[in-house]
Amino acid sequence: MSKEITSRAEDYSQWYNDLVIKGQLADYSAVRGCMVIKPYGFALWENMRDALDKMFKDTGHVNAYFPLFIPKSFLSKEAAHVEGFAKECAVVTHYRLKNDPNGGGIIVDPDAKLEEELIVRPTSETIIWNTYKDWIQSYRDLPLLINQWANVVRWEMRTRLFLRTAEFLWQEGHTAHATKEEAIEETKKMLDVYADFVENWMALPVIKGIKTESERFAGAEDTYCIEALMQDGKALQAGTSHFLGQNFAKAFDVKFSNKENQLDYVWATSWGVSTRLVGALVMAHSDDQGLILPPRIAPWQVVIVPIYKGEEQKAMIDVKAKELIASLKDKGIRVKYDDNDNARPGWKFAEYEMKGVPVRITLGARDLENNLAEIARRDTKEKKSISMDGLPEQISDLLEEIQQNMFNRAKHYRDEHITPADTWEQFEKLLDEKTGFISAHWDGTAETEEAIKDKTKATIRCIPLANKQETGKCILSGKDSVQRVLFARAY
RNA sequence: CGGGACGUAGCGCAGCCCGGUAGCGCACUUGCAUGGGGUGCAAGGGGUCGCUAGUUCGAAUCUAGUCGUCCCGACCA
Repeated sequence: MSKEITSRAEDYSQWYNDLVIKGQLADYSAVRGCMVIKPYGFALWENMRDALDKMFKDTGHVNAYFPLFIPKSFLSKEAAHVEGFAKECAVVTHYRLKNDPNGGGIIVDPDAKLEEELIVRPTSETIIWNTYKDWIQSYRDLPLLINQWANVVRWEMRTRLFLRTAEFLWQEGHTAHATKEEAIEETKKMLDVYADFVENWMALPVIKGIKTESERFAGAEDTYCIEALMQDGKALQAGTSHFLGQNFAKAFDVKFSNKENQLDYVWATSWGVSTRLVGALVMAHSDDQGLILPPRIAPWQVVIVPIYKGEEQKAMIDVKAKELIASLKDKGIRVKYDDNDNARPGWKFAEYEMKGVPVRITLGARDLENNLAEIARRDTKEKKSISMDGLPEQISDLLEEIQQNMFNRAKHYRDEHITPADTWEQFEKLLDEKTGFISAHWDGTAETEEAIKDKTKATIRCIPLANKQETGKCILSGKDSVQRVLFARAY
């Protein structure tokens, strides 16, 4: 059939692309490196966004919006920051087009050159801190807890749907605090919010940790992260939260008067997750038949497929289906009734499996006679007929069970793929054959980290929070080490 | 930016080597049957073969250039 999916075993990358395209999440666009997020994919993102947005509000944050364009001079105010992003910035140089006098269509008007070029934001620290300077005078103005939902552009060489596109959607939180301790607390709090969201809504277990210097966000003192494991054994950074110290406050001269009326620079954090999470979701849970979406964020939690011969049966099933839909909606369940007569039931079964709808209810004339409905769950592919009495309650429970099962399954896989290595031979063998996270000693130097990356393509994903302190010898250099860190090949 | 592959109907592809005015599957339209795992039969509609130039009586096919996309690397969330 036209909708066949490449199997994971055959070609994992192609499998992923097939799921995104054939599951109707997104499409390639006419613009290199940019994708179109289709309605089904966007509905998924909206559910994720809404859940996160509520969590941000519940922790005292408010939303605002800052400009897409950033004056070039702003970006260069923080040295490490500009160095981190300079290589991948889109630059606006002109503000007008005109008809080509030589008849070549539309051209950029050379007379409309901007005095100062504008950078399309790769992230908004600079424009935001330039603004905060005017908003903050006193400790009474702090903390400032602002988030924005926005698009950003990073001109990537190589792109992949959702995982790495030139333009992507995200949220970026930017907070200002009176003390270092409070800023660090905020950084960790938001990391907890991310972990909570990804684990409880996306059913994807994560490891909370801190990045090494070379993996740290450009301009940060410390970068905290949550790392998830995909089914091919590669790690994926699912979210980051940065303690920015006073770096941006100093670069943009943001000072406040404390209670003792002394001037000091404010302390900052920033944190973000992006549409990349959609990619993580796809790669972590799905199978060779298509997507498997966790109920809490699935656009449709239940699909009802009627099976009938002729208008008479259809009318009877419609009546029963409408009752069922009403009672499911009463329970807050997102349900779709697919009574489209152009597609056969078998086609619909395959289609909704492709799209990862957690539960399918099949309703036929035979079922009606026996007061039954056939329910099929996407995560285990189990099918059974159950009584229509009390069905909404059972569906509600089933959705919760699926959510749990998906998390447990992913966690089991993840836990099975954290393996200690004590020799270099073992380290390389595990990376190639078992994959996943390798827990190994590291001497703490960027040189060794780089050397390991060159040899194996594996990077240090993070130093887990509350990591066990344990003396040992570095896996590569053999020098003294005080703790194990997590290595993996990563997206 | 290096390596590989590909641009022919909405999608997936064949045709190209050996030049003669385009075909298959899916999708679409109409009808009938069918309907509990990607339905069957019949009849239809749709393409300046990525673009530009050249060779030729004649180019999807040969030559040169150009644009674009995907895959694998280096870089990155």
